[in-house]
Amino acid sequence: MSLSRQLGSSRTRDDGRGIPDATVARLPIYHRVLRGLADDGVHTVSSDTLAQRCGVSSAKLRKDLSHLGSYGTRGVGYEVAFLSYHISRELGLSQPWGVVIVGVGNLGHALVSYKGFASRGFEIVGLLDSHPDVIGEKVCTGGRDLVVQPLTELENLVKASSASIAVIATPASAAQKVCDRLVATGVRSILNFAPSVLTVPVGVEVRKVDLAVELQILAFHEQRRVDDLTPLAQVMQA
Amino acid sequence: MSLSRQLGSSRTRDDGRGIPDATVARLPIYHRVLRGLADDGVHTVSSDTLAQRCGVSSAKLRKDLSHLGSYGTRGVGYEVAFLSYHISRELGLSQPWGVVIVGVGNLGHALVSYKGFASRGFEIVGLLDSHPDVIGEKVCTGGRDLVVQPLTELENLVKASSASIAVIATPASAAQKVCDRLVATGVRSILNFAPSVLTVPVGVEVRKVDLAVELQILAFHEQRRVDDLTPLAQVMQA
DNA sequence: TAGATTGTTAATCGATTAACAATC
DNA sequence: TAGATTGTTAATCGATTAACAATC
Repeated sequence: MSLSRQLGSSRTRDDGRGIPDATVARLPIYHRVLRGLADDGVHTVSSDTLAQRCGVSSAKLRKDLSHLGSYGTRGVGYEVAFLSYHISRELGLSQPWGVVIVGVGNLGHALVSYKGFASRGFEIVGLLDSHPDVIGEKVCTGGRDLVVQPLTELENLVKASSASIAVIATPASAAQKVCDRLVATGVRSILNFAPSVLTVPVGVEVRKVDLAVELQILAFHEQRRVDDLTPLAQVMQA
Repeated sequence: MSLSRQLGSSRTRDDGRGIPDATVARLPIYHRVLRGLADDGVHTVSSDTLAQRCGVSSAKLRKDLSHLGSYGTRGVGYEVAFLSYHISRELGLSQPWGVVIVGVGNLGHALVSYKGFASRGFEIVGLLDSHPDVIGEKVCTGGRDLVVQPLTELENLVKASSASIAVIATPASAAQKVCDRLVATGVRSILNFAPSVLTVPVGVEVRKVDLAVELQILAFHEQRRVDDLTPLAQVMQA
């Protein structure tokens, strides 16, 4: 570590090895808030102010940013546009990524209509479903219109569009099979909305969004609160 | 710790203080998989098998479960129904929780149609929106039908239904204001789908689901992979 | 008893935090 | 120079992991 820092500092980036996962997970937040500041005409921001807007401590923010390089000015703060650019570069947002959505039910429709795709360099390049009622439907996305293709076209579509990210929004029963086909076709980044545990080979990155899990975590804390507010039962027991 | 374990072991639960956050976040997965096993008629399962189905290591699983108590049998494994019950009890799923959804756009509709609510003891007790086109719309949920109420009814509806969990599915611009009103009305568990950083008083639990963040994390790893596959540039540089 | 599997221990790893030296 | 704020250090905390004693 101290070694790799001594030689070849041609790159300001980290210490050659990775940026911590926890940091990567927060970079998109920093980026979004910085964009908001830029829109408001703010040119410079301190770690204190930025951290507050992002809902983290300033120590954490500075530590996170230190992994990317040294993009601030002591005594002054960070130049909004400059920092924003470097974060987006680090996240890989300076190049466009093609996204395929598999499963165009209620959730799939909601995803298609989501404005946040295009503004961050993501482009929906394909929609797939197996249900006859949905196949052929013309759906209006950020850019151009797309027609929902039959699921049998998965391989062709992924290859033709050279999509690199896939979103699985199918029922749980179909998720693993869809996942296998995506992986076989070369997709290595998958966002899974189906409530299933996907099995993938090493090297494939799966992220999962699970409404039921989130609600259950909230329920746990809610119950904890109720328990804490009713020490009566415990007192009476003793 | 060793002290609290010595006295009063009337409760098998943990050491009196909390279950680790990381563990709580995995309990819903264990629970879902256990339910699946029960449906398949499986009565007993080992930590090895269960862990594999949940996509975690068996060491992690056993450690997690050890925080709830000692519900397995050495040399045998876990009784599916028994363990499932204890997890659901721990998560607070043995009692029903009322959920209010604020914002009934594409995403809101997708949430309403989500089957996973009722099956886990969550009941949608109210829908709110500020858009005239949506207000008054009759929406079919798991149980009975609901009519979308105007946003002005937020306080009345939350109180009348005694909802304890709120889902914010509004645009970012409205999220903080909605959140403030929810908190003022007594809601302390919020699931936020809006891409904003919500500010809440201590004691209020906010969980955030952010599509853009998930995609950007995937993009980061995707780019990393591309970089790693092109060491050409680095070789040529040297 | 022999084989299997849990629950727990102790070591390791990664993330957070507070404090401060460096420096604008 | 004086005030402000970064980038880094070192301590702390929490989570993961492997190994194994306890025990069915």
